[in-house]
Amino acid sequence: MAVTSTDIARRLQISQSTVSRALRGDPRVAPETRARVLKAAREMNYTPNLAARTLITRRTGTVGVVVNDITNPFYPELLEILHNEFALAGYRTVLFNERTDASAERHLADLVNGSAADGIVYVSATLGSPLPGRPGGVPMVLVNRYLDDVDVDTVVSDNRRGGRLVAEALVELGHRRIALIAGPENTTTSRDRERGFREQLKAAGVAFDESLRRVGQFSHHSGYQWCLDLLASERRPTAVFAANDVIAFGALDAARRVGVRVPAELSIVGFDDIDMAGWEGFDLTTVRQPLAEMGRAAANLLIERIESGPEVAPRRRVFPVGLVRRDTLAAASSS
Amino acid sequence: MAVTSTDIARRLQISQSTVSRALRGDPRVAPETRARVLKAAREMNYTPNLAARTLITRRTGTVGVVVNDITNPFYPELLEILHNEFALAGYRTVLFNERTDASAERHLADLVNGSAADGIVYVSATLGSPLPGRPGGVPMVLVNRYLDDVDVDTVVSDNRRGGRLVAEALVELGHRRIALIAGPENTTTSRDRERGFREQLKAAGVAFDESLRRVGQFSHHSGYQWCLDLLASERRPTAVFAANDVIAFGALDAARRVGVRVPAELSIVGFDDIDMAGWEGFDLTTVRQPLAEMGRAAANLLIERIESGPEVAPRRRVFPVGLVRRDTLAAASSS
DNA sequence: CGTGGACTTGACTACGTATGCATAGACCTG
DNA sequence: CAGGTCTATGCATACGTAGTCAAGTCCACG
Repeated sequence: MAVTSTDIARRLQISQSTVSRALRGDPRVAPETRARVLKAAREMNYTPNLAARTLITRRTGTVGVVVNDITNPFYPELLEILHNEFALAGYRTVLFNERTDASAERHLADLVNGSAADGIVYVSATLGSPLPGRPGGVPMVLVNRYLDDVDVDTVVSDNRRGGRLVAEALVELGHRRIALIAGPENTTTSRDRERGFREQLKAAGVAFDESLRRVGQFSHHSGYQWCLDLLASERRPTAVFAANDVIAFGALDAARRVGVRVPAELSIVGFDDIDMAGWEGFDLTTVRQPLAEMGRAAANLLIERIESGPEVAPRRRVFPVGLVRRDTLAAASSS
Repeated sequence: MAVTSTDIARRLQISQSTVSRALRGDPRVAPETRARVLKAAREMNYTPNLAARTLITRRTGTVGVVVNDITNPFYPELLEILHNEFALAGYRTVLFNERTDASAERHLADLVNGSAADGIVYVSATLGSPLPGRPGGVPMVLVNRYLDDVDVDTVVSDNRRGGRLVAEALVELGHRRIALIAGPENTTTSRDRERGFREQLKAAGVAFDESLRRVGQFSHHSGYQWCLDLLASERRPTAVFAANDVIAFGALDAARRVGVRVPAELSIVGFDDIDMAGWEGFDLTTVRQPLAEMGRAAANLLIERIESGPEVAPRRRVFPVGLVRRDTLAAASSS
């Protein structure tokens, strides 16, 4: 059915080796022969068999990208960048969605060991989640989150500093009762954002009211429910720091629902600065991380790791963040 | 480096054939031998080499999914369903993003011919876009959109009827000046939605004002800009039908921007009913298509096609749609 | 005690590509 | 013209798995 290099060889009355060399651009083949091979390959609509090539070269030209929940809009944005960057370098991208893939770790290990992928970008590593293989065993880079106990290439933004920026801005505007809607406790993103946030509050001499802390998923639903809850409480906060933008959207919607004006009565600050944060309907004040640069860095780190092997010591790159002031941030109401 | 079936055979002093048979569950191997093999495989952390397996079985266990623009939230929702369904059937999913992949068609053909994928789900086929290979050549199913001139398995919703439902609802509420913000002309989705919309307007005796028609991308930006434009025009519409939800969000944001109240002064109707349409901040009236069912159908169609080959005649499955009435739809203002 | 069948197992090969090694011819140099 | 170098090509093999065919063992039955 499919055309092989042997078919071309047979037609041109030459050996398969020569065909292979001609197609791969080996200089040890006569220019005229190369031309004939290329011509025949085009005419016969030849496509190299990737499985056979992989088997012998031990390279697949594919990388796996693991995300936590592809319907969370943060991931498609990052995925597109990664995907693009890898495509430029000649790698295909296989997607893994942890939420739907049963035992993703097992699958990932199989992929790399079974030579279906050359390396893995783990976007949503969770503290305590078993990683595929021992560190250093398979080329891997963590993006967005890191792991305390695993020494592996990592690309993150300065979440802690982001948290500080938020606290600083809120305190400066007179906020004292500030709620926090965190993400899952086992994510370094939420953990570090909260840590920085608390540090800066403390530095500013503002006590954090633990009764205003909520923990949930990185989802609209979580932000929505917890914000409704917070707004119904006795000591209603004047501001909410959401651990990411999607939570913030939920919080914003909750405020709308119960008629609390934003930012007049309630300030809301998110984290990530995904595209939607700039939409008129949200106009969310948030912490921006340089996603494109991070994606590029991750891709390059992984490619380098694939090509150089485990000799190079794992590196951790931390990218700067900045507060993007939009319309959900204002001075504390004097209630 | 990696453990092979031959390594296991060597250790157990048996042949590689027997190891292969034991691992694959061939009944012609003694129970005791099978147990020994499985035990050794586990201990040695054996993972079958997929490239080698693919080479001989001519099955890859992978399908490619092509989407137009992964950052458009419609696609992740569908992708998750497809991904999940294929995972259940034992297939991995490779993602293609047309916007970033240079010459996706070429890549796709290479994938299937080069045995890197068993089949393809083409989510965002565009009229006139060259498909990989001649139809019937590679297992393929189109989802969401179809092609006039290509006979291939297809899963779509009843877009035409959806358009009719929108026109019907708007006319019934007294709207006469209804704008249309369409998607790209070369998409059957936008085309059929518009067609149904026009048909029903005509049937209701309402003339469609061609000056209220706009065409753009399926993006927030397009909806935003065109809606600003429409609202600034002399004969401002009392309602807008957006070809999909993301356009509708843009339109909604534009109305907010210029202080036009929705739905009091302007009704907005979208299409797709993506998750976000139900968020408080949008609360969008829209046409729902049964995405989960469609995804499942597409996956099953493709799997069947992969396993049965081109003998089966291509089928087209059309799923029913329904109008979801939320808060952006109201009676026409008497301005 | 011989024969046939059921049951296990092993040797071997194919899949399509890449590449080390060998070879044949051309060309060059003294 | 002999010996060497260089160039272009072919031969053979490896990659790891699956499956074909043959063969060996064992037992039961006549």
